[in-house]
Amino acid sequence: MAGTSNQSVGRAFRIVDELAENGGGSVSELADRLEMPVSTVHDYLQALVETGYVTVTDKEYQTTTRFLEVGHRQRHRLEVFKAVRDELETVAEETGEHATLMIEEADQAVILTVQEGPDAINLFAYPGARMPLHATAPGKAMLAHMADDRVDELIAQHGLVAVTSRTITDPEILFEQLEQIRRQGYAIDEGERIAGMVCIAAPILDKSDRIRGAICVCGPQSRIDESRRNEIADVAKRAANVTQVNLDYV
Amino acid sequence: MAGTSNQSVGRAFRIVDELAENGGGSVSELADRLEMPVSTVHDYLQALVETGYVTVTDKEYQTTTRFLEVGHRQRHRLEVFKAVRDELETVAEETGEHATLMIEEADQAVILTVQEGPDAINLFAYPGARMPLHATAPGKAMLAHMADDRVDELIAQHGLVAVTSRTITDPEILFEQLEQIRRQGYAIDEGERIAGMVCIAAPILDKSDRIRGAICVCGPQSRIDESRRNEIADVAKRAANVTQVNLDYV
DNA sequence: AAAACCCATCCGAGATAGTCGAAAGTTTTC
DNA sequence: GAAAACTTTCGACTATCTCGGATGGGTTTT
Repeated sequence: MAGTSNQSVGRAFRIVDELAENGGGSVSELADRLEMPVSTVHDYLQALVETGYVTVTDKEYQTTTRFLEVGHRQRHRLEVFKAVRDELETVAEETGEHATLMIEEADQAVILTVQEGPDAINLFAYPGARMPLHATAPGKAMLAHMADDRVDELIAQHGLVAVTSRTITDPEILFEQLEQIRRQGYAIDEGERIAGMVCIAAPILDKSDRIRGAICVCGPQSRIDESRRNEIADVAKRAANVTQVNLDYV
Repeated sequence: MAGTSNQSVGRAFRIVDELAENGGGSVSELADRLEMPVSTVHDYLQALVETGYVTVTDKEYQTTTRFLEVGHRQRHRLEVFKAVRDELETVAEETGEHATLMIEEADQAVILTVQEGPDAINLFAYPGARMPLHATAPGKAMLAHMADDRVDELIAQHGLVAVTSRTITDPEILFEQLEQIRRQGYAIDEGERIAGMVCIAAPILDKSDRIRGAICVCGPQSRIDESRRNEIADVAKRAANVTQVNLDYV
């Protein structure tokens, strides 16, 4: 296999991942979790501290705000991000639910921005959160506007992993839904990623019909009943449309 | 000097820095800028892509949303961040200006959150943005609540670099101001970091009087005239106080 | 209060694996 | 359609990463 790439780089980021996941740790703790020799982990942590991406306070290693910085800079350069402007806020206000902007990256759906409704912090929704495309409304909205063979390829490569009991795992059903999404102009997910959650998402296309992202509204099933779905879908579609216009305008 | 630390880790992050700075690049472009052999840069980029922290599309390498994710996770674990809750929003609304939450990290002032007022995007204010402590109101507010010898040490180590023509470069004047800040309960900066900008900041202390951060309000000199300064300072002080209470409560 | 223990840090020899020149392959330019 | 520019592959050399073990500080146990 890959005998090529740089081992040190891989290990450094494995450590970063671990730090991010479990919120810091000590040398031996990390060595334990990563199953690496203590002295090796120590060496890496020292190197990471030198880069400024990790700090150590009282033998506790932590990631620094450098990640925030790099992340925000990247986000500011993304055209979709600039194009939504405050449409998301409007969506959150109008629906009273969480509104998120999502894009596709590395075959996954990723949250770029979260605009909170009246609710508290949602553990599952934060900038950078990733999830399978087929298990979310925004993911399906984006799939619906990719070439069919690209979708086939994705299925072949990653499969249709079940995230909850309601996740779509049958390619045939998925394709049916994609067809429907194209007709309706929006996608819906009922507990396919998080049990009890309903998400409604509208795709953002550019002038050459390339999919650029999706605007998604999420809330508990109890609050998003049949009667509100059309209304929410309309709000999302409108916001997606405005974004699209801004996008082409840039 | 440091003959120890891992060279590869350092180089990997130098490349990341470069990507973040100039918004991506090609192999040769980066090799040029970093003065590294093309093949070496190529190797690193490949390794970085494998980690998922960098992507390549059409020979353009870019940082990914992984940085956003790691950054946001870290931020969510910071107590000050949780403690401000929506005080910042209140501050922005009440003053009609930018409000930021800042902390000290690696001897610098770093923005954690930006709450925008009616204004557009401020190029200088984004989460993760770093600046010298002595050249900003929040920085001075934090310095005012550090031990004097810590401040001496900082000056010895980094000096009092001038960011604008109005930046404080004389230690004596700085110490005078710190004294005044402690008396007044807030710090002010008039064009010391950005010409034409006035910032007013209140320190956030925990129950053991350790400095944890600062709440800062910034706006153009023309809009923040003498008469409004007390009012703004009061708003910032109140928000800092509420934050402090939340902090001790956690 | 001594001993045992845990953990971070240092050290250095050995060998893996990073490095980079050069060549091959690919895309763009003129 | 040739040349230029750039990316990617290859491979040998050896720089440098690796990690067992020693060191020492700090804390808990007996």
